[in-house]
Amino acid sequence: MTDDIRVRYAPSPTGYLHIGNARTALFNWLFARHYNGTFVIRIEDTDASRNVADGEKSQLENLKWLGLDWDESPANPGEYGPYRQSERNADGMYQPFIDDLLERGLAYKSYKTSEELEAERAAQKAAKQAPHYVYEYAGLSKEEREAKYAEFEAQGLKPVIRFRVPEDKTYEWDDIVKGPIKIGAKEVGGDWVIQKADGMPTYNFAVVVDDHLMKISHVLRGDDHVSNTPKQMMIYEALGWEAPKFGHMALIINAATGKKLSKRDNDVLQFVEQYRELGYQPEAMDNFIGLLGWSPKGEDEIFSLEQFKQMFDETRLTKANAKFDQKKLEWINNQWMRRDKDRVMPQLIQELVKAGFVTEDEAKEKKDWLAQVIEVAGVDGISYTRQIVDLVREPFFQLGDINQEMLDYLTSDDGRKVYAAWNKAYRALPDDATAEDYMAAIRKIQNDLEIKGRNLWNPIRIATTHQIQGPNLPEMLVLLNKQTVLVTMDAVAAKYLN
RNA sequence: GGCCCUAUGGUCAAGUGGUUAAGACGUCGGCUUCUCAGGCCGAAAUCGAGGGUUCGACUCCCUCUGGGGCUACCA
Repeated sequence: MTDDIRVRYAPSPTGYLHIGNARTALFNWLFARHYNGTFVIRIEDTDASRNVADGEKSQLENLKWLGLDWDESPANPGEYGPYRQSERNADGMYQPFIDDLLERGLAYKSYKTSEELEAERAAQKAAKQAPHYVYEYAGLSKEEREAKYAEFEAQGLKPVIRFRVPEDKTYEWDDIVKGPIKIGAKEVGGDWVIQKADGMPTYNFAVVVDDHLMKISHVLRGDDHVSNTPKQMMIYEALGWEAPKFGHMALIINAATGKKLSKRDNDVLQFVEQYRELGYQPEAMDNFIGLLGWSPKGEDEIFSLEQFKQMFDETRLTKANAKFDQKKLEWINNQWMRRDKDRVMPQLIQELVKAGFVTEDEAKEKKDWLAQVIEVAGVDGISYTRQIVDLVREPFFQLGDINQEMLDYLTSDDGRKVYAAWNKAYRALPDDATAEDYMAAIRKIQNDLEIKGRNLWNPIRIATTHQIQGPNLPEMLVLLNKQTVLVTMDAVAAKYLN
């Protein structure tokens, strides 16, 4: 393939960037970049009632966050602007084609009300027929039809423009991912609307005009568009244009519902923004999304955007739907966090500021100590940065309660002996004792008292941290302030060991 | 209901007539001088079912079944 490849990502600004949208954007981007093509962003905002104020801005911001860039968009138009359909319509870019189809009798004005339409469909359903639009001017001459138009207009009715579907035809294409697909024109449900009563073109019409005018060469989109493809091909044919190559990617399925991931599903985090807030890394999102419905040749699983770009091969897109596996996303993010600790550490510290454990100033002053706390607490086990908060809370910023199980360890005969020995040993150690020093002290108690295992460790752990489990104790002790720990120990003794 | 797509383990998947049916997530078990985490090692699939074709089918064909999508003056 050569450099006249032009692909596009064409979102509706009806909400934030969804995992499914992000995947469509990612694969189009990969397609463009792999083949040195052009990546275009076009905003499909023909349904004013569904547009969300910050939708467009948020989508683009999140795309950027994912590391995707583009060559043409509303903000940096190429030579085929404008890049918003509402603006293209205002500029009258669709009307000439609609007039042309009207003129040639390939489209017509329809004045049926939505009530009539609904009744018609209901009747067809009741009769076990597929809902199907019935042409209302059958057998009428052009003049007779025009007379009808005038009649409806006189009643104050506003028309939609419907495309006259050539029902005897069959549309077929060689799908980039699915192979040959063939659909009869009579399956599209009859003459469909290309221009709404408010003058806006419908999606299936606008997309054809825009893709053609913008010289789009390949259209990679979701499976759910397969049934739109014959409609769009009819328009290409009627206007005498060559259609782009289509590729329909399998959908992402919500594992809980078994249905295609939808914005309304509340049981799964599915907006890129949400992951971003929890501290997922953009590389991890790309990595996960890039492996959802596509697979590389080898056995590796961790890839950067750059690697995906090099390896990209549209013939390796999978045909079957894929369930969204949050656990795998978490694992991938963990891998990316570990891969670039230096970059993630400031993010982790920020989480502690947000949690109110330290102020911004303290975060700066105690940067190294915080980094050690985070490391010792077990940063290697978390899935996203937000999780560090719960990991370090106790005992570094807050002590928990001592429960009955802990009390049992502490107040047993062994527990009392261990506490007494530890109390003495700990006080004797210098303030800058190392983990090895603490370990040696504990080992000495083990030998002296001949107590080992939980009965040895738990009383010490509980007396110093109020925890019965947690990270490596000697390493924690190094990071805890000795005076504070002494206060903790004295309080425990006073309350439980008298 | 109609049309279209699809089918390898709980999940993502490699595999294009002859393989010990990759790998990853998750799960389970073992080891890692206290626990948790992490790390290391290991375990688990008669390739949806039934018919063909073939010396031989996960791989090709048919039927069935399951799953998904679409069926708007939404995109």
